[in-house]
Amino acid sequence: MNVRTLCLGILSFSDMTGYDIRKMAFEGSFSHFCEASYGSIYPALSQLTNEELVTYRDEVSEGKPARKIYSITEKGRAVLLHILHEQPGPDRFKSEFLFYSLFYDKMPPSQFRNLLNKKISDISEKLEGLKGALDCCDHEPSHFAIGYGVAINTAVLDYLKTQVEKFDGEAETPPCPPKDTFKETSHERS
Amino acid sequence: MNVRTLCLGILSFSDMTGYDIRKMAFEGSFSHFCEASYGSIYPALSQLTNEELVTYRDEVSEGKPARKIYSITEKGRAVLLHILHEQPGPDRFKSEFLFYSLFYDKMPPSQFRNLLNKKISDISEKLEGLKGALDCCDHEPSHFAIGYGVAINTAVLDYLKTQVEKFDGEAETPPCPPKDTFKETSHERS
DNA sequence: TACGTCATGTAAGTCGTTACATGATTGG
DNA sequence: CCAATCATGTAACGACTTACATGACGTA
Repeated sequence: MNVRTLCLGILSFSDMTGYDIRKMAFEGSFSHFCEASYGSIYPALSQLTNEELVTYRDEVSEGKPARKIYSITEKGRAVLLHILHEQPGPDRFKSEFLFYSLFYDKMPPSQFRNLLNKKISDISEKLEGLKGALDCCDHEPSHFAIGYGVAINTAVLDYLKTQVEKFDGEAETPPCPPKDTFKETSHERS
Repeated sequence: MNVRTLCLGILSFSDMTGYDIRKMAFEGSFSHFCEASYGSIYPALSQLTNEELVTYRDEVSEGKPARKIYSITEKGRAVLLHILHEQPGPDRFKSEFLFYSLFYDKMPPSQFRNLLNKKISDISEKLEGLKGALDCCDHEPSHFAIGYGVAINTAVLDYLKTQVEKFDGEAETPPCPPKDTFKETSHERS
């Protein structure tokens, strides 16, 4: 799905700025199955505006940058519904990590173990995020989509944890301290 | 990872034509974590040849199209090893299906149930393929990578199967015969 | 004062897909 | 004979990313 459709979909939930859309598609609860950067979002929004699928109102408040708050139009909703009627394209999963793993027998053992550990902590972190989103989400369809992400990441984490044991036996485990390096959240809001 | 690196990696396992590489990256045991089409593979191979990371020999045998069989060079292996030393980029998962699912409450119930059923049969098929590859594979790293795919797809399948029940209760299930509709090998013509 | 966040946007460039062009062979 | 498979390649196009340009405000 292209960025135009993505914007249309996100705006169908609530009015938003381009900045906000990028956040949702990059860090928010959409981010586990899509991505978009400013360079694609802003042009997409202009185009959608030209086609009258969205409109915007300028908001100029004191002490804040001027912002354009986009809303989907009726026409936009109709187009979105129409798009949803087509068959969705196939899911795509791209993993540089898995590509690397094909050559683990050609790397020093510690190198691959580090990759595994890094992966495990990345997935753990992502999984925590998804689980958090799952709890504080009452929109059923989002629940479904986030649950899907939770299912995948849980499975991957389990798989990696069973696999890492196989490699831990092979030699000593020297350089893998990044475990709690990112976990620094002890002072959430002081 | 770009197509150049992908070709280099695949050729590190065995000599192959561009056609074969595309098959591996599209249908073979690489296809669950990468993709590449002719339009990117052939230019990549030319480029790699210019850089002397691969070479090819022409094979002109009776009754077959002429083909270029590519081999990785020593220099190519060195470059590959060097690339593997860098941190792999993050995995990316793109799902149009999940995007669609966010709007299931805005579709007719049968539409989403069809999507679910389609998804379930697609994943089942893919899972069978992966499991088959897992059994007849003695290369350990490939085993790891395929096992990863099996883990993901098993989890997704389980998730979808539990979810589909929730939607099955809501209305009767009329149009989902596409099981063997694609399998149509018989062509009745005059 | 300097950095981080909010906020919008453009231009250049990368990367890859789709569709096309070509042609031989095999099997039903 | 027709379709599928094997086989190579190019050109046009599309989609997105990166980096840049701009600027105001809050806070440490």
